[in-house]
Amino acid sequence: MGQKELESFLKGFIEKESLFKNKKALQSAFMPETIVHREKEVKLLANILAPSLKTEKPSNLFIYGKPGTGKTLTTKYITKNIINIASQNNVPVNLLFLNCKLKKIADTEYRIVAQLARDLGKAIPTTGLPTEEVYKIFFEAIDSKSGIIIIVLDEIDQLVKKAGDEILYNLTRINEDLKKSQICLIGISNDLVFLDNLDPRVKSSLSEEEILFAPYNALQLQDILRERCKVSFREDTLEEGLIEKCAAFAAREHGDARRCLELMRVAAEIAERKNEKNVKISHLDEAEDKIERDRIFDTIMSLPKQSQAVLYAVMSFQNNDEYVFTGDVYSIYKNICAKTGLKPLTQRRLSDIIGELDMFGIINAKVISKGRYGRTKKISVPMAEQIKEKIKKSLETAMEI
DNA sequence: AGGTATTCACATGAAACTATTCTCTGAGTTAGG
DNA sequence: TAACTCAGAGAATAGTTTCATGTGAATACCTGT
Repeated sequence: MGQKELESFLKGFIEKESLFKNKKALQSAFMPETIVHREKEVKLLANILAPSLKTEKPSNLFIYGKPGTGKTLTTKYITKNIINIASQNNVPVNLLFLNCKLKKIADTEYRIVAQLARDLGKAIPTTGLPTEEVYKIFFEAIDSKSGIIIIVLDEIDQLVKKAGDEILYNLTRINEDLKKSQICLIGISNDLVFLDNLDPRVKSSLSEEEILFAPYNALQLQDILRERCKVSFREDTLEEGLIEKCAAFAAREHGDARRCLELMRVAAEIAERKNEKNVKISHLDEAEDKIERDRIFDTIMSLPKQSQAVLYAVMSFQNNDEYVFTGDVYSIYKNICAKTGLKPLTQRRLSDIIGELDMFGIINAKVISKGRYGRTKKISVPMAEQIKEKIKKSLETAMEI
């Protein structure tokens, strides 16, 4: 592209009418005015949390449901409203919202408590203090406040998986020692059986109330999507039946609303890039492809080097044959290691890595018996040749071959 | 022909080892009294 | 003297290796016809 051409393209880009009016409405962090199809849950939640407005401690609450069912959104919505009302009426209610999945911020006991204390305005060093000390600071911070403190722990299952349930036990017990204030705990989890693996004491106190968020069905997804699209697109940008199709796609995959919105957004982006005036159903298909491709690409690129090397080995053998066996992969893998200076792992480990790649859905690995010639895994890569080449190239640069 | 035994090439498990990350302790430092 | 920092000890954890055992069916080897 020459200088002139580029200039006119960029100028055109500014002048061009975008399909989007407000792209944010299709992003997962967006907070809509009203929450569609969660009336029952909203009401229930409001009922449970309302006592905080009278400075009475609400029951601890455990919320669970599959991803993309509006758990976080609904909770944020309610708590935000409660805080608003509370401040209007001068009722002391505090909110601490913590997503436990954020690495380096909230995935160990120390970090959680430290982060909570920081949210209350205390300065805590990242390391150096005994955990107990941090608890003490946190406790003092709380005790200096009065009224109700609502603590929301999002993706609480991740936390317990990494750091155990001791924190939860301590947090539920802390109320006994507080004089002026009370803590109300809300745990949000994607994992439906999470509660069962919990210490019974924690379990009973955390789940004084439970709310299950069921997946949306296709019709509900349509409504949600329609609502958001109204905000985010100009009129008449969507082809007839597009919303229905998009909802149907997502409903097929466990009714995940986040997916549904993403699908629509990506489809529209594709349409826009193609300079089309409407988003068409064909764009949806492309979007589904693209999302899946991106997902695979992302997982591959965030894999550890060893796994990448194994994957590369699998893919290099793929050229002529449909499938490879573990032994073949291992010998190629060792060559690759020699070339890149990577320390080769044992075949035992390689076998596990192949299993992991299979779990991720990047490759297919099936155990078969070749009779007299042993037992092994039959490995294939279910990808279009083009994409495979692209991934191979990226892996080569990533591993500096 | 039909049945049994063998054998291959890994799979799968468990325990031991290692490197890394966290947490905690005590020494040293700083600042205020 | 109390509070704060920070390096290093010790504990927890994740990633691997080592050792041991298991596995499904194509083939080799019988056995009796």
